[in-house]
Order: sequence, then C-alpha cells, then structure tokens
Amino acid sequence: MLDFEDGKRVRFEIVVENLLTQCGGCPAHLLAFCSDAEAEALASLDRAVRQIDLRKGEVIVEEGAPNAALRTVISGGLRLHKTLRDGRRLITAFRFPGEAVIGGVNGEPSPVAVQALSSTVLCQLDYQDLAPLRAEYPELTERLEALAASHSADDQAHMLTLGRKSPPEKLATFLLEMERRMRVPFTAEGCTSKDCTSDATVRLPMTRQDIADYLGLETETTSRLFSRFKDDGIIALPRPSLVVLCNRKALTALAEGCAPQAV
Amino acid sequence: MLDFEDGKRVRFEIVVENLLTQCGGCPAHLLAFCSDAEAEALASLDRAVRQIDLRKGEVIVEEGAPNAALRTVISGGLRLHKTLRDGRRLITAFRFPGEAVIGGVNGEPSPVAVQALSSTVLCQLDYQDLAPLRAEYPELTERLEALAASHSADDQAHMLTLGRKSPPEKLATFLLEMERRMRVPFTAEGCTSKDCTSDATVRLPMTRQDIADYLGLETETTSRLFSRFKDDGIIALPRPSLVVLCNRKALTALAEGCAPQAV
DNA sequence: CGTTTACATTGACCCGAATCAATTCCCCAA
DNA sequence: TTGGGGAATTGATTCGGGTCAATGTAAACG
Repeated sequence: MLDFEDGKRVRFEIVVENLLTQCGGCPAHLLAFCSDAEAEALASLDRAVRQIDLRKGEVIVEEGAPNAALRTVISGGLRLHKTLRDGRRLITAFRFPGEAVIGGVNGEPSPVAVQALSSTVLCQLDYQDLAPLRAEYPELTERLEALAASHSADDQAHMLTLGRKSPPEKLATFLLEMERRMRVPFTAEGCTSKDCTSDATVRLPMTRQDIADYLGLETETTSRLFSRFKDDGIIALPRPSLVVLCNRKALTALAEGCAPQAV
Repeated sequence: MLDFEDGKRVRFEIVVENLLTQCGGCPAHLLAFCSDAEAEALASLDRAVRQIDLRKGEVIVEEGAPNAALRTVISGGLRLHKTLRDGRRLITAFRFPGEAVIGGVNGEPSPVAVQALSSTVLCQLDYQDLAPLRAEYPELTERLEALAASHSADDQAHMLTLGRKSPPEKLATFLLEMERRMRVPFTAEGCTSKDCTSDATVRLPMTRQDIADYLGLETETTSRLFSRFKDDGIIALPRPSLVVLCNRKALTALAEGCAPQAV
C-alpha cells in the first residue's frame, strides 16, 4: 500500500502488464479511477478511454454546459470555477495528476467551468461508454461513489475554510493541502538545510490570483500573506511558485483554528 | 410534473395506494428519494425503512462519526455543520422536508454533523439494507447519483456565495434559496397587500445565528442586513422568522452579482 | 540579446464588517 | 395574563482586508 492523500490508500499492485496501449502505460494509473480495476475491466476501460491534450488556459467544460464524461488528470492540472455576472470568480477546486473530474452522469449542466492550469493531458471516458461496463463490473460504481463522497468531503472542508477561517488561516490550510497533493520529491535549490529542518518543498502550479480566487481573497492580500509567512520563518520562498514549509506545527495550528484569532 | 426546486422536477403520479404502512402514507413521499420508485421497489423500501424522531437540537450524526444510512426529512429540518477547534461553526447546508442526507455508502466518517433545527421526523434507510435493493432496481442507483450531483451543485454554488459575495448579496441569495424551498402556501398575517405586491412569504425555521453560520457572517451583521432590507422596502418582516419578499428583482440582482458592489 | 508582457510585490488609504456592549422583543411556560 | 429567558436588534468603536496605485521581477518572444 502506498500512502497518497490523507486518508486515502492506493493499492500498489501490478494487475496488468504493459500490453494495454493506454491505461497500462498511464503515468497516473496507480492513482486514478481505474487503479483498482481488475485486469478484465481494465482492458475494457482501455478501449473506451481517449486521451485529450489541453493548452494552458484552455476550457474543456464551460459553466452550465453539458458534461457527460468522467475525466482523469494524467499530467498538468485543472481549475474548476464559477463566475458571477460582474466577473468575480471563485475556484471551487483544483485537480492534479491522478485526480478525477466527475461529470454529470446524465446530460446535466456542469455547475463549474473546467480549465487547464498549464499544458495538461486528460484521460476521458464518456458515461455513454462507461454505462455498459458498470453493469458488468459493479466495482466501477463503488469507485465512482467513493470518488463522489471524497469530493463532497473536500468541498465541505473548503466551505469551512471560505466561511469561517481568517486569511492567514486560509493560506495555511491551502499550503498544507498542496503539500499533501503536490509534494516535490527532490530538495529544491535555494533552500539550505539551516533554513528549514524536516521541510517539504511544494510546487504551486497556479498564480497568486488563482490562489486568491480559491480562498476568497484578493491577490494583494495573498501576496502579503506569503511575505508575512516568510518573514515569520514559517515558509521559505526560493521562487514564487516554490514554497518550503519550515514550520509545519505553526501552519497546522493556524489551519485547524486553534487560537481564537491567531493571525 | 410539479415544479419544485430550481431545475428539479418531481413526477406527480400516484404509483401505489395507501396499502404501504410507511412510504405510501409518507407526507414527503412525492418529493423524496423514493418518489420515482416503482410499486414493487417501493414495497421493498417500505419494509427496509424506519422512522426516527428527533428533539430540537438533537444530533443524529456527529462530525467524523460513521454514517452508513440514507436519511430523508419528513417534517422539521436539519442543519449540516462543521466546527473549528475554537468553536467557530459553519453550516454547510440545511435540509427540509423531502430532502435527503446521503450518508457514506461505506462506513466512512461523516464530514459534517447532522442536527435537528426543531422537532424533526426522519425516514432512515441503512445502506446495508439498501444494497440488495440496488442490485435489483438499478433506478435506485441512478436516483442516488442524481441526488449526489444535485448536492454537489448546491455545495459549489454555496462556495461561490461564501467566497465571493458581499454580505448583502449573501443574504439576498439565502432568501431566494429559502423561497424556493420553504414557500408558505398562505398569505401571512401582518402583511397587507399594499406592503408587498406579487409577494411570497417565507418561513425561516432557523435562528439568526444559524443564518450567520451558513453565510459566513456574524449574527449582528445578519440582523443589521435584515433591518436594512426592510428599510429599503425589499422585504417585510411580520415576525423575525417570517420574511416577505417584496422586491424580488432587487434580490435577484444582488444574488447574481450584477452590480460590481451594489451593497 | 533586448524587448515585451504578465505576474508578483509593496505602499497608502479607507471603508465595512467584526467586536464589545446595551436594550428590546418574542415566545413559552407557569 | 404575566413573568422569565433566549433571541434579536441597535449602537459605538476598532481594525483588517479591500482598493487604488506604483514598482519590481521573471518568463516568453522575436
């Protein structure tokens, strides 16, 4: 078993050889929707699936548009967002490699737009093609339900962040969340060991504006908070898109809302 | 077909007579999870279901506790909420008669606590008992997925409200949402026709504190906004728990975020 | 190699919501 | 009908984040 996201465990098991053209060689294979599928089911999935390449900023689903496919990020990243009439935007979620976007099983309009953060590769599976497989392999339905439940829990946690946490608490929550999902496996340059002990370097593949739109803040506030955390020694910033978490205890205390207003 | 919530339509059709002890006589029957079920499926549901009575303030599911049942509100109301270490609370959703709380299909911990707003009657169905029915009646799975998708869309809309709307816009959004879900079928006393034309009276079965915790505001702010809306003639307040929407156009403009900062 | 452009950071100022505090209003029960 | 107590409202004050503005930085392009 391989630890992945908090509370999730991914079966680390080679169920098929690389005979499969797509799924077997998929870099997100061990994390994705299909990772627990049996060899036979996987072979069927392999035939139904198709790969999609997105350029940076490209929109694959518009807000309110029908959206009858299940998509998995293979590389790159996605933002899911809603927009108000006057242009104000809220990013409801990000999706990184191995994570899925559950489209409407029927042709229901998508409540969010789905857009590429950077050059992104997706694995797309139309529900139309998935339906017969689900009849044959009930574990696919279980898998879908587990995904939906996981996303629902994430959404509710994010509501708590948006509605009841102070801006510093929001940023701390975000950084810890990104650490879980985007840990960089190498030690970043620009971060000497004296700067940070037992540190983790996190890559942020989105802009400060994206982070602000995710946390319900303004860009300037977000930037100021990064600076403040850096001054306080809680993080290091070798580059704007690279964060080293130097004081995880302080971040966790902030994120959990321990101190009544520990700004 | 009977219009219910925005975008939802409920089949208005008598599929079974009142032979059924529970479901057939259920006051929420035409709106609830089981409303579209065939007679045969409904009879099976009827045997699996059990009724739960809650006192005001009673907690049926704790935050983080296992929660392997599907519940439907028959009468009364529920709040779903999360709490921070220091006691700050966010209500992620309310549930009113006919609406469901989808528990974890497996024994996953519930991301939210579920609590009765007032004396409340629930219809409870353990997933353990639902599973064999789902194998026999695939439409139950479709129904569950539609419910999950609907809740997901609601949650994402609420994230937009929490993260990007001003306090007056939040309250306007809330009032219109309550109008859709809690319309009172009679004209309330204390509201003469000259006060409000083409009006709708909405009952608010929760406190100002609940509304504040739902919208990410403080009680005092919420109360001030009610007063301001009343002064502006947008609403009437015969009683604190009874709101008359006098100017739906103004409320809608606020809720949709048309004016850049139309406070 | 230099120019362009988008992104990030920092500063100054102001407004509105949080906070603290005091009544007032309902609703319920005796 | 009449208290009693929780809920709601209103007031005064403070301060943090939004807003407007300017500057700095770095990736992208010809």
